[in-house]
Amino acid sequence: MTKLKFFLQIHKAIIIYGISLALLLLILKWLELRFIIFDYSLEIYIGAIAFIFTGLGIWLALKLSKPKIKTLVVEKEVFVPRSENFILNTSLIAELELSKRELEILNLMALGLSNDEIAAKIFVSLSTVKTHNQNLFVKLDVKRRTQAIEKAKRLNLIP
Amino acid sequence: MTKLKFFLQIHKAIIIYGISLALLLLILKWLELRFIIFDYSLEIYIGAIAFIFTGLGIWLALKLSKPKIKTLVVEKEVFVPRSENFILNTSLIAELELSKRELEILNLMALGLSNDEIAAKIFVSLSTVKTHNQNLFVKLDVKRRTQAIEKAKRLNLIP
DNA sequence: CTTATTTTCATACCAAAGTATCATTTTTAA
DNA sequence: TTAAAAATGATACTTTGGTATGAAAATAAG
Repeated sequence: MTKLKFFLQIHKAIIIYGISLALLLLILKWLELRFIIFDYSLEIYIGAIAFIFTGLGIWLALKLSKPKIKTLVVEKEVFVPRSENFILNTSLIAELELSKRELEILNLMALGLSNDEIAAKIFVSLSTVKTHNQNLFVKLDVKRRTQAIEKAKRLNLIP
Repeated sequence: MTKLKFFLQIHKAIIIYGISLALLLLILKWLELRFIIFDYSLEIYIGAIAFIFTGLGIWLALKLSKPKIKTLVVEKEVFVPRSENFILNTSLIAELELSKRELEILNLMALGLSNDEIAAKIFVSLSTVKTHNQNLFVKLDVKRRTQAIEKAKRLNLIP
């Protein structure tokens, strides 16, 4: 049942075309029998058929042709953050004696987190974060977190 | 000269169709003259013509129909190292309605300057800087200067 | 020339950041 | 295992940052 339905749906155009063709031939036969056909010259008769079937062909082609997919590649500039070509300056980290925790906090700082948020994120107290900050600022020789971020980014200590 | 060439190129399919039609009629006429045609029944004759012109119609339709363009957008990531060749996102600046002064302050912020230092640098009062900051934070939808810096860098509003 | 926008500034207040100092607990490495 | 380094935490205090509100010049746009 469903298979037949599917077949009908797919080949609808072909079926209509077949029926049209049959109908046309029937009409022609009828006309022939009625001798009306002989009132016109063969050329006009052929021309009419040619015209009709050309139309049918065009219609068929338009119905059955699969859409020509034209792939339009749009190059969208995705500004890839530095993380891809970021090379951590490990030697400088060692030189400045930055600890793991300090570096971790530095990264979170650069993401715009407040001291409170950092404390919550790494499960330590606000005091601890502040202490790390102090040490960090001394080691980086800066006075503010914004300076620390700027310097750290510039020196490839953070992405 | 060029106009004729252009016309030919555009209507190539139509011209070929016309010529084909003329040729076919000529062949038919010739066949008719040779009395070969009467060897076959009219139905087969008509059927052949119908078949041929259907084919022509299909061919014509495929040639002339504009391709049903299905635009497939492929996002191609273009790597842009931000630090080296920074391209200011002017459209976004316009979209966010960031003023010159706000952008200027944003840049100084990112360099790690305090509000006092910014005020001194651009010869305005601390209050003014704070007001600019407020508007800036609202426009960027952030709560802190560090967040503003992070977002602005990410969106290429500042280097 | 008038209207809208930008820039400017002030005050008061609260929240967050930073400083200083001290102290305890882990980790790490000699 | 023991000293050094790193991580944690507290308290008290100062400075800076951020919010809210209001308003006056300066500049741009129509």
